[in-house]
Amino acid sequence: MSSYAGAMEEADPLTDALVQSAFETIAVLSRVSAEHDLSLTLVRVLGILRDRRLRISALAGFLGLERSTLSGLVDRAARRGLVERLPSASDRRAVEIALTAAGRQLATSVAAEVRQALAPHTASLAPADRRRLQQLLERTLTQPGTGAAK
Amino acid sequence: MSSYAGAMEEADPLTDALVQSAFETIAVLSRVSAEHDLSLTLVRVLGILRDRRLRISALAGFLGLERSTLSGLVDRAARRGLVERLPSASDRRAVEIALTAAGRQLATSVAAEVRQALAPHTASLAPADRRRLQQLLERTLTQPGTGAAK
DNA sequence: TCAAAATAGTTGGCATAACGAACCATGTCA
DNA sequence: TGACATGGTTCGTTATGCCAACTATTTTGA
Repeated sequence: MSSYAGAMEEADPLTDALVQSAFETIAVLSRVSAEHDLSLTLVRVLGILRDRRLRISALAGFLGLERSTLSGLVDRAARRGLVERLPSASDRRAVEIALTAAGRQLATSVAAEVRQALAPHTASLAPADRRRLQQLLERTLTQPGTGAAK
Repeated sequence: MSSYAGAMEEADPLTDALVQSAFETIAVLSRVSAEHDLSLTLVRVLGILRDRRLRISALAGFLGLERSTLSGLVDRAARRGLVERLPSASDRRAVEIALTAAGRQLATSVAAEVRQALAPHTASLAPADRRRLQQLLERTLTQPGTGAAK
C-alpha cells in the first residue's frame, strides 16, 4: 500500500515553508509588540478594530479566545486609553469596543513598523513575485464566509 | 512629499497576507499540539530534533528563548519519555538533547496531523501553484548562515 | 601554569496570559 | 410570564517564559 501516495505522506515542503514562515512572522510581530509594551494579542485587537467596532464576544471569536480573556484585555487597554467601551444601541448587555484616537494612532504606527520589520524578508522578491506570493497566500487563507461562521 | 511612495507607505497587502497566514497557521499548530497535550513550543522542539541533536543553548537560540526556559521544558519532556539528555563527549558541562523512540514517533504523527490540518488551506491550489508558493515562501525565509549566526 | 573570565546548564522567584466556573443583567421564545 | 439563552465580568488556577543567582566546567592570557 505504499505505492499509493495518499493522506499518509511523509514530509511536505509546502507545509514546512508555511510553518517556518509563520514562526518567523510571529517572532517579528512579537518583537515589535514588545517594543511598544503591547502583547501580541492586544496588537491583533488594535489591528482588527482599525476598520470596525466589535463586541467582546465577536472579538473573542475572531481571536479564538474566551470572552473572559477579552474582557480583561479590553479592560487594560481601556485603562491605557487605547480603546473605549461604547454601550450598544440595540442590546443593553453588550458593549462595542472601539479604538480611541490614541489607539488608532498607535495601531497605525505599529502596522508601519511591522511592515518595515518584515521588509528584509520580502525584499529579495521582485514586485511581480511579491504580488504572486500575496495572491497565492490569500488563496490559502480561510475565506470569510466559509467555515466557522456559525 | 506624499507623492513619493517611500518607506512610510500605508498598507501593504503582502505584509497583511503574511501576517494573516501566520496567525491561521499558528492557530492550527496550537490546536494540534493541544490535542496531544503538548505545548506549541514543545512541538517545535520535537520537530527540530527530528534530524539532529542539539544542546540546550543551541535549542534556545533556535527558538529565541532563554536557556532556563529550555532547561525546564526539556525536563518535563524527559520525564514524559519524549527526549533524553546525553552527556556531550567534548564538554562535560553540556548535554545533548535527543529524541527517544517514543518522541520520534510522536513527532512523526504530529507532523502528519499538522499536514492534514493545513491541507484544507492549501487544497485549493493546483500542484504547480503549491510549488510556486513553497518556493516564494522559502525565498522570504531567513537564510541559514545569513543573520544572527554570530 | 594557573587565576580570571567565559560558557553550559540548573534552580527559584516573579510576571503575565489564558482558561473555566460562577455570577448578574438583559433578551428571546414558547 | 417563566424558562432558557446570551453578553459580559470576576475570581481562582495553571502554564509559559523571564531574570538573577549559582555550580561546574572550559577557555584565555599574563
